[in-house]
Amino acid sequence: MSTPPDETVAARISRTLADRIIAGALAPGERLRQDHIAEEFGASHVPVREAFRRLEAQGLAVSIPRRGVRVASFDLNEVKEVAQMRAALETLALRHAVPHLTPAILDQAEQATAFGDTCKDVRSWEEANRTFHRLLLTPCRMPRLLSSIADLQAASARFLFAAWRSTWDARTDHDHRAILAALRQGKSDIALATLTRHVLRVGTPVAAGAKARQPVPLG
Amino acid sequence: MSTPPDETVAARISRTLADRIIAGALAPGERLRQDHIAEEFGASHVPVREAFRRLEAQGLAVSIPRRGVRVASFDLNEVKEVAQMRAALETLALRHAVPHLTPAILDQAEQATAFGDTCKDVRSWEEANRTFHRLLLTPCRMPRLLSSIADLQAASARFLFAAWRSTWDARTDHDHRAILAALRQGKSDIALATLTRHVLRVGTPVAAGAKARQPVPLG
DNA sequence: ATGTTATAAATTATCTATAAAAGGAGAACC
DNA sequence: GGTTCTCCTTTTATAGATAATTTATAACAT
Repeated sequence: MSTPPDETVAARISRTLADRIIAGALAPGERLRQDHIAEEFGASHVPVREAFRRLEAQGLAVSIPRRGVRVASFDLNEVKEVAQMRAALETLALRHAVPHLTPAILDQAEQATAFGDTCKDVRSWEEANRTFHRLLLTPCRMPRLLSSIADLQAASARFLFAAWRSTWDARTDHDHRAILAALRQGKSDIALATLTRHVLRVGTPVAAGAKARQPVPLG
Repeated sequence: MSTPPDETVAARISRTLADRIIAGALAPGERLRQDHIAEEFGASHVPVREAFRRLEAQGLAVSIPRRGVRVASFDLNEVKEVAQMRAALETLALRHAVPHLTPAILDQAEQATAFGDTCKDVRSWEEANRTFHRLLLTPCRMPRLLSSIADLQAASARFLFAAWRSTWDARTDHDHRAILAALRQGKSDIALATLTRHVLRVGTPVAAGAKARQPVPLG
């Protein structure tokens, strides 16, 4: 007997399409044709429609009634908007997580940062980065907040991949280390302020000489 | 020829069910059976399933694969969580809206507050309250932020209706007036701080002697 | 000749109807 | 008393029908 998946096919389609949109395999504005997608997944168009509704709610697709659904496009304004929302919500989450943070968690976060510094491609760097944030924020025990943050992080990752499609230099995360240091010293207000600045650093050009004009990764 | 509605039937079903859940006509934990709902709306179950996905994303329903979908239940922790998220996001929105606020908008907000003070039932008071917040926040021009806030306000309204099902005293919104006064004097930092306190005042008993132990409306 | 409107065809989204798979309830059985 | 089997309910998915929109083509006017 084949293991019956705990996941519905609509959920699988939704997840796969989300990954493609975030990775940039599906370009902004591109049409999502339900029959084609249904055929690709060996399903009919009904679960595909359900997947569309979810992508719509995540802000990854836009649907115009009777005219189909397209991959959501984004401009610099939306990048900034998402960054501001992340800053507001992640500081809230961290504030509530602080009392539940253990040295073990901070060590794991440190490892994630160290691993990220060794990454040669954007994709794996982003994963390490996401792990860092997840480790610090999850202990806040606010499921709805964490779910919203996850959606915003997905949008951030999309922008990140779009900006760094080809070029990528390994970078050291000074912000991450500053946040960890502040938390270890019990200076949570400094950690919160650093996290805010860290997340807001989006779409802004790199400061000094080196590789100016290039967007900075989305913390 | 009947006017073809701009709205899809899935959207209509979703909106109607959301209204019922918020109003408390559908109790927390109650099962949502797609065939029954489909029959009621004179539709088939496919658009009903799409509506479910949207309610799920809004946090108004929870779906367990192969075991159906139920109205989301909530406890005091979630009430507080939503309040904190609202406080974080509404202050962000107001901060960006301030430069675009006009005296005309503030007057409209004042009228909405005055109208709310005359309301005899929770339902219409909540609508006036929502109008107040919408007027002040919409000019921030951050669509994604506003959409998130709208979802959180819906959740807030649900808690409000659940708490004040029967009893309701007309109340005057001192917070609203304080916010408007601060905005008129250009003291936006005071307006922001007041808005935060205002929104956080959720599920907390009324302070002084009068009607203690009763929850306070969700600003 | 160019641009515009009208009409026809094809493509696509949306919904209904129907079939299949899974879960839950209750009776029969060990 | 607990387990298993069967039936019924409900969710899930498929196939087909309907409606709307876009694209293409042709006629007409400028």
